Amino acid sequence: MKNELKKLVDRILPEILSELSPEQPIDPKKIDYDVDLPKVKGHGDLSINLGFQLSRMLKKAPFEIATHCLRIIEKKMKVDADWQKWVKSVTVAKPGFLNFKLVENSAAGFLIDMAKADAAYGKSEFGKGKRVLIEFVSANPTGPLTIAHGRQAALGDTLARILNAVGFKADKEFYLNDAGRQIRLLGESIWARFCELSGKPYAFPEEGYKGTYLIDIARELKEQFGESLLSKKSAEAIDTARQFGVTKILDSIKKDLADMRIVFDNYFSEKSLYERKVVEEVIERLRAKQLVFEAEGAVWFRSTDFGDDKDRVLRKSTGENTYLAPDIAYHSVKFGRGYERLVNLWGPDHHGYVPRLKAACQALGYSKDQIDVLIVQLTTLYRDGVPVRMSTRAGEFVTLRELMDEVGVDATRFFFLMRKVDSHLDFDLELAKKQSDENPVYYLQYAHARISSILAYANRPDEQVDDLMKADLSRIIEPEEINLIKKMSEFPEALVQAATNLEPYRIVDYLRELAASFHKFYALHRVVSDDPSLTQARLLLTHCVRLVLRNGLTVLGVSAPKKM
RNA sequence: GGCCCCGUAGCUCAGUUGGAUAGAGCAUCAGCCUUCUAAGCUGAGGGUCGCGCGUUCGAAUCGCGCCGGGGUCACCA
Repeated sequence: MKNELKKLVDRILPEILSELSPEQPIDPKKIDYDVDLPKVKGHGDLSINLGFQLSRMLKKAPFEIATHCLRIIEKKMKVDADWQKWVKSVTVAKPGFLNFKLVENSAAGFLIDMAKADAAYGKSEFGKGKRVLIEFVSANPTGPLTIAHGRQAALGDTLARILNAVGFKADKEFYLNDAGRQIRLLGESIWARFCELSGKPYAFPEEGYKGTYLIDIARELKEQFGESLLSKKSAEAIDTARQFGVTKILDSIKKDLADMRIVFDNYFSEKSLYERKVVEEVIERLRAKQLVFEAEGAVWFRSTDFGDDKDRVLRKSTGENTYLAPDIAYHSVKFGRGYERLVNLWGPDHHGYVPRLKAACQALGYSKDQIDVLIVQLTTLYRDGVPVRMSTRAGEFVTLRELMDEVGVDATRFFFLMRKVDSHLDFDLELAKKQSDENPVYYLQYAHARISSILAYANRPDEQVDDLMKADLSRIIEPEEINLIKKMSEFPEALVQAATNLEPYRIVDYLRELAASFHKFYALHRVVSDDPSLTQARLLLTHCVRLVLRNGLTVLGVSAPKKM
């Protein structure tokens, strides 16, 4: 709808410009004006801010310019069929807006396009097939996923769905920290539990993992390998315990994710970076560029060359790598695999790490614009208005699994997506569970179920819409109906906005508005009536609303129930 | 102390990238079901957009300076 008006205005823009500034020609391409929905009711259907945009250039008051534009437009409207088809009247308002009232059912034609496109409605080629890699969760496989991982998981997965919907080729990747100290500790912890179960004395590692889930894993380990492990050398036994543990824990992580409707395209092993000597290679590449130096017995990366506030250690004086070294290698591999753009979702504790990584990517010859790091802020769970303490101590609410079990997958995903990524999220457990009007998830799902109920009442098989296409669109004239069509026509743009800003919550907001428009329509008008042609037109309308709701919910990974 | 995020209605948050009279939901109060789902709709009250200065025709939005809350500043991962 906005696009249609923009096209019409663009067509007469040169004329406007030459008339306003006859001696100094202005390039129409340089004029950047917006078509918007007026904020104030009674100002028509759409408005443009052309007057303001031109006022600076022409050094004239916005109102004066807008009035001038109006005269030209009115002249055009008398002779141009396209203008007549869309625009009913134009007015100039106070500071300098041009407000357009559209022909009542000019928009109804969109319904046909939507119904035809069906599940594809909303999709676009905006991303031009550009390959994007979204890396998220990336938890150490040392324990169950937490609430924090859950928010990242919901966001990362939904971002991938959004990007793919608008024509990017986005893949989801889980970086598996299966090397290093934490994993070693995991092996030792399991081994300690194993010894405990077997009555063999073994000191529990100081910073080991004390979670009770490791006792279960140790028990399984014992069932599978038996006491024979005890006779092996302890390094070998710990190695077995470690491998066994990682596999078990990773399986349960994958299970949690699958239950949350998330399947990763790839799990990338940190260990493989060492096995394939990529870490060495990358350090050498940086060294060749004079960006690596030795000091105090350690190997450093000169990240200050790229705006970091200090240089960073790649290899400690002990000979061990820091986390940064394999991370640079990993990102080099990501680019090497053909991704033009990388999106990482990290926790707030990593934000200081961003300049380091961007510096590294620039050092390797990539632009810092090719990598986006989204810092996913913390989530606080509330029960009865009181924050739920989250610590690893027994009995306290920590895992994603527990959350999903308590409130369900739909509410879990929805609540995680509801807020902007970089703001703290208050997750009200009672609210998420409530099957009532207070719960925002149900507001959307209810609209979908309501429409399904109407279509069922009208005896309509879901797939069959051919006869609806023949509906008499001139019957659609009510403001609530026009409003619905207007909203629906914005869906493709909402997806593009969400994709370019990497902000899934925009889709949540969009769908809430659409559902609200529908509920308002429903309260005032009947769909199925004894007027066959009106009924048919409104069935087409509601069919389309359901389709957009469903497409939107699909992008969020939330189910669209036909009955509630 | 440096850097990052936040500060908008009693609470939780939007504010379409600088536009018109700052909006939703919850909570409070008052209404609406003999007809397609009341998990819904309509209305009322509720605001110094943390404070100040600046840029602009125009600022919740941009800049600078304060105030307040949270996070982070390792040869940890």
